[in-house]
Amino acid sequence: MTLEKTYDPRQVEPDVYAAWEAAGAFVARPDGRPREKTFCIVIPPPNVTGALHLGHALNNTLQDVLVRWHRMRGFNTLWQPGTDHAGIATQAVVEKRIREQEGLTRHQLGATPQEAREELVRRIWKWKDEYEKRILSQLKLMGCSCDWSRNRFTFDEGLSRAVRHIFFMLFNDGLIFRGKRLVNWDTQLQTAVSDDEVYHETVKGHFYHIRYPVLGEGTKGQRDKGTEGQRDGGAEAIRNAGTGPEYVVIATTRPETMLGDVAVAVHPDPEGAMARAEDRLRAEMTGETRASVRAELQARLDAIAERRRSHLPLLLVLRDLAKAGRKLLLPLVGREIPLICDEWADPMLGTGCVKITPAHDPNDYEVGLRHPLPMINVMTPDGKIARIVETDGSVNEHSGDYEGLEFSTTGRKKVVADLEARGLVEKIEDREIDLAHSDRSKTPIEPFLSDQWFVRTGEPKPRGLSPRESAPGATCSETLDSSQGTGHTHNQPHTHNQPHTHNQPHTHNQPHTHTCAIARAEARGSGLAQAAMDEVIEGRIQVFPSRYAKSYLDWLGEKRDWCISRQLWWGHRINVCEFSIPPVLSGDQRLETKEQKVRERLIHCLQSAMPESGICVRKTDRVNRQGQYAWELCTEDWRLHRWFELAAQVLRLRSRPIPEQQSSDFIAQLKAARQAYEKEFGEDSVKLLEELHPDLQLSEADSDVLDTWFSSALWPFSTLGWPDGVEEQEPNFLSQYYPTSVLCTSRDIITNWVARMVMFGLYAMGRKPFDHVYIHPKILDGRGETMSKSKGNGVDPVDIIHTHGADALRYTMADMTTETQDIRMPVNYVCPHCGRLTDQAIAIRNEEQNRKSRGIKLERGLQPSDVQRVKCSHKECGKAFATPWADAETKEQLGLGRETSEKFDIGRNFCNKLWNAARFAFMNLEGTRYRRIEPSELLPEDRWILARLSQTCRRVHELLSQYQFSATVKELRDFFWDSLCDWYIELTKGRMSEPRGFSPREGRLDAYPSDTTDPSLSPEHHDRGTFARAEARGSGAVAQQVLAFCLDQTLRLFHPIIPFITERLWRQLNEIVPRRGLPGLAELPDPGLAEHAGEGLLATAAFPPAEGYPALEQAVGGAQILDVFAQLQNVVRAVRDLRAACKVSPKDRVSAIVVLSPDQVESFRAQAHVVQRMAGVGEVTVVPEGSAQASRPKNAGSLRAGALRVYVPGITDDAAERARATKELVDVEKQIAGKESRLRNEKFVANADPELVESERRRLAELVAQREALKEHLSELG
RNA sequence: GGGCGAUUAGCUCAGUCGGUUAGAGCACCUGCCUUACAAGCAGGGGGCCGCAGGUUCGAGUCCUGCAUCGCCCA
Repeated sequence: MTLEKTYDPRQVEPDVYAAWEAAGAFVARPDGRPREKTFCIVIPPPNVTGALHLGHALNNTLQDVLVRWHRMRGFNTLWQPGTDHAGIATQAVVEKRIREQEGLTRHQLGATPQEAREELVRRIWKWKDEYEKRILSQLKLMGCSCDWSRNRFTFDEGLSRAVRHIFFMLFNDGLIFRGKRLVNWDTQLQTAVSDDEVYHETVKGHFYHIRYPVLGEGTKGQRDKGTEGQRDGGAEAIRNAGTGPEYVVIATTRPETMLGDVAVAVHPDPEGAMARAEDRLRAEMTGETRASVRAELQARLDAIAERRRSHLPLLLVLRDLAKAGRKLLLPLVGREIPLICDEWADPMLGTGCVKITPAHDPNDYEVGLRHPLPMINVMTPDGKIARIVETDGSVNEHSGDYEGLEFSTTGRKKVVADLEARGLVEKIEDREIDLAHSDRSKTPIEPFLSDQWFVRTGEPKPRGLSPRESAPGATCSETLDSSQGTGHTHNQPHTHNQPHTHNQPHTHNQPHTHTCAIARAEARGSGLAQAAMDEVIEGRIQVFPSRYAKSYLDWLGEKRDWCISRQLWWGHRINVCEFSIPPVLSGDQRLETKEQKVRERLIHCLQSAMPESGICVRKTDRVNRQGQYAWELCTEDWRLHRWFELAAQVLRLRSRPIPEQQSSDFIAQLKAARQAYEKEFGEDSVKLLEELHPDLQLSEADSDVLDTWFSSALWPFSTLGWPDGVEEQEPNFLSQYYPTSVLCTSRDIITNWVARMVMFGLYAMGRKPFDHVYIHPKILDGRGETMSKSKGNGVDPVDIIHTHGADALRYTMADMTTETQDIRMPVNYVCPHCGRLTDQAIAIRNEEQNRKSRGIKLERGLQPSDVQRVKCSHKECGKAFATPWADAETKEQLGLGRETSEKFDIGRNFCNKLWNAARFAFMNLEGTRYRRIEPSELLPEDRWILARLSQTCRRVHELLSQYQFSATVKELRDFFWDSLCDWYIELTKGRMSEPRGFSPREGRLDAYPSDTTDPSLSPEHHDRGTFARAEARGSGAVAQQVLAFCLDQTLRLFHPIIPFITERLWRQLNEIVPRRGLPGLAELPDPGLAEHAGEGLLATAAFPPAEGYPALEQAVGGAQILDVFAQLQNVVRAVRDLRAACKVSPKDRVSAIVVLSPDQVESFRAQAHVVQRMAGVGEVTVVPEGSAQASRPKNAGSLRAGALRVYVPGITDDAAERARATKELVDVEKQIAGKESRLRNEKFVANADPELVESERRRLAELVAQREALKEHLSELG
């Protein structure tokens, strides 16, 4: 089997991957191996929105390097794969496609809302199947060694069960609550989106100055609703205002939100605020020397002074009015609102007064909480003006004028027009506005007050609710938060833990034990967030690079409650329903008792229907029209909503008036409802249902789903089988692999994901989810922008695999992964006409200029996806072609220019080098023996390469342990390319081919038994001044054995980075040299003996040891041989330099005279063949200094390498030699000057490390000698 | 506004404890189809280490300020 001259990954990769899979090389099995010998990574699940790009390629390459490395080290290794359902992102993509292709909204997908929802979800599943397949295939093409038999999806049944289970636990522990919050609302998708799904853009807008009339004293509570006078500003009110201002002018960029205003704020101490601002500026001024900065500071001071004159008097008056409790009349809606003092009103901005709209602005929301103010929502979920409900529950009668108008467009127009008509608009200025947009729908975000679910992270769970203490069976906790409204204030709920009296079977006893972490946090009076912080602070979780720990801690330190609800259809449905206790009981003396009785019956009935499930019930602070409190009911059973639906039907029928109940129609209906119920929930349960109070109101409270991060926060244990897996006999997947070893991810999800995994890991498992967090760089395009699908600058790794191969992709990725930098990856288009590359960044810049010159205005720069056609940048070609973002027609017409990057040439070139080095080795290794080699048989180059190898093994372990991927690659490359190829293999060529023209395949070894011990054959025996024949008998065999060993080790060391090519070459090496190693010095397991499953595969072979080969190193003279060889290399380089400078043809042999101290003469003779072979020298004469031969012959070039002097006779190009030597002299003199000045410095001599001073002196002496020699040489050259 | 990071050769980036003449790959120049590899080999040119101060015998490295760029959080 011969190898092709050029490595072709496409011929190799599919077979190799198939072999790994066939051997089950990646399959993990718990075997009880201890933690120190277990390694597990859970993949950060790629979302199924789209295919992977190079960012994922990097992420997964690095994981695979770690995984393969540990697998080869004999760890029980699991790389757990899977994908993420990515709620909003995936739903948005699928909805968009349906809109584009069918012109339908999601609501139009079915006759009923339920059907529409089911249809959308069905279509998203289809999309998921398609993209999951694509993603998994991408990962396999990259060579990822995941255990595919364990592939999971955050929305599959097992993981959904984990989600319901932890939700129930949290709910039961009082850590989940519902409340009104201001959220980022996407009016198109009609859902809340999280902060990280929002981006900001500056747009042109206006600053509207609006007058709000001041009401007179004593008008409090005398609102005369709806008179024209008040709507117009209240002439009467103004008269009543007496001496004060008639209006307060506020400035706003969003006038339509005024409908929801509940106050106007003025700063409590405007004068003080101004004075403080002045003080700050003056402080900056002192010490500032630059005139331009001083001028700017002065200008700002002047502005404040001006503002003092223009605004301060009025602000002081308003402040006093506010303190006196005066009110304003909100125009258009006629609401009376207070003037309040709050520091949010910046006296330096606008008019100094600010309208407060808590339901539609985050800052105002805070003000609203501080004072506290009512919150009036004036927007519908689809972004229209709502019917306005005042705080007393009445509908505002003027709101009809605006209801149904688009909130920020037509609504704004009408509001402004109406205000203008009433003379209440003072002025309108142009202004740039920072506007938040939804990343998912690209539409502006509206702050929106709505009911949401939260996980409490900042407080300990209520005392007495720990699962440890709760009785088995259903628990029933009443949680009644007496604080008004929002739940934001975190008033500790008054909680009673009342273990339910029914002793029901409960198959899922809480499997988790809340061990140390949560307990510690509780003891400190903190909560989930604090526990997660402590893991990092106290070093139980290590972050690499360590600086990223800060963003983790900073974010968790805010301990914000986590909003987990999303108003979507694609996600884990929140398993909570609501009911209220029948009104017949209200007012009853024994209300409490009866409430409890109804509740108990309900729970009993539910438990009969869902015997496998825990049930938790609690009272909320929400009251319905009849004055009943709503109760929330949470189970682990996914059929909860269905139960409510069916049970409610039965109850509804039974609560009908008696005459109706006697009709046959009614009886049939009731029978049908009962049957439907019984079919799903059983006979026993239907009997219990009969006993329920007929007026119990069951409502399906919530159609919300959970935030995707809620399920991905469980990933490290839900994928390992939690919660059911804990009950399996140990060792099981959870016991073997949790906590996992390292999480590899990019820094942008440290907060969203990493922090939440730690919180949930601690909560559910009682232990951290991973030991290490490794944060890798991000891939940026040629313009420094993050790669993303939406920008169109993401490159498909499969494209790179197609052009360069998977190993080239991986090698390059690992090579680029340094500790601190993001990776800049200039992207090119491949011209379909000439095959040359065009830089994407330049093409886009050209297109921008092109559009500008055509008078097209660009608000922002173009993105790659904005560009459909590009011209080849090579003049000879210059033809236009289509980009991957062009439509099909353009692609057809112009030809498609695929994306790639020249960066990957590095990896491709490397693989080709490795391929060819192995090819060369295979041609020379046939018949290699496995025998004990005496150290005396080893030539200097053998010793050197073996010492280098051992050193490399050690360094690779050190570097990989620290996640130093780039340094690892560099270390390995240096060993393989610079040492093994450029020196060792070059040097062995002679030994392999000689002696006497035997071809390697013709049994040379039989002719020259390699186990000879004849001392005359060892190189040391040669004492001739010239060393023309280093290749003694047996030397070739030694070289073979050493080379085979080095190749073996190289392949093992490189395998985690470039698995395909190394696996392929390994197979060949096993055929040609089945037994490798240096007996007694470096033993290797016989590859014929299976080390693992996957017999004979490199993927499961042993990785070279972390400590290298100490015995071998000692035998070859370790550090010393490295020094000796380095000197030798300097001699060779010097001669090569001289040959090149003097234009000596490569074919011409020259001779060399090496002059050195007498004690080194002998040892150098044993190395002289290195100079011969590597510098193209025919004859080397080694002479001691001071001997007759030590003077320079005529026409000889003169060189120095350390303490050695080398003469190369026969250099005839005097001019070239003079130029070369002069340059060398200048260089030497520069160094001498530096050393001399340093050594003249007494402080240096006194303070610096004595060893350093000594080495500087030694080096100076050498340099001076070199200078003298060069001067002499130059003077002789004339 | 707060935090983190970056700025080193034409390009992309290393540079760990402050210590020899600041390195690598790509690109460039010169010479080589040398018994594996031209995707290669040998040699070479190319640096105000962003700017300004400071600490130190000595600063790319430590400190302060500034400028520019990126990211995260508000």
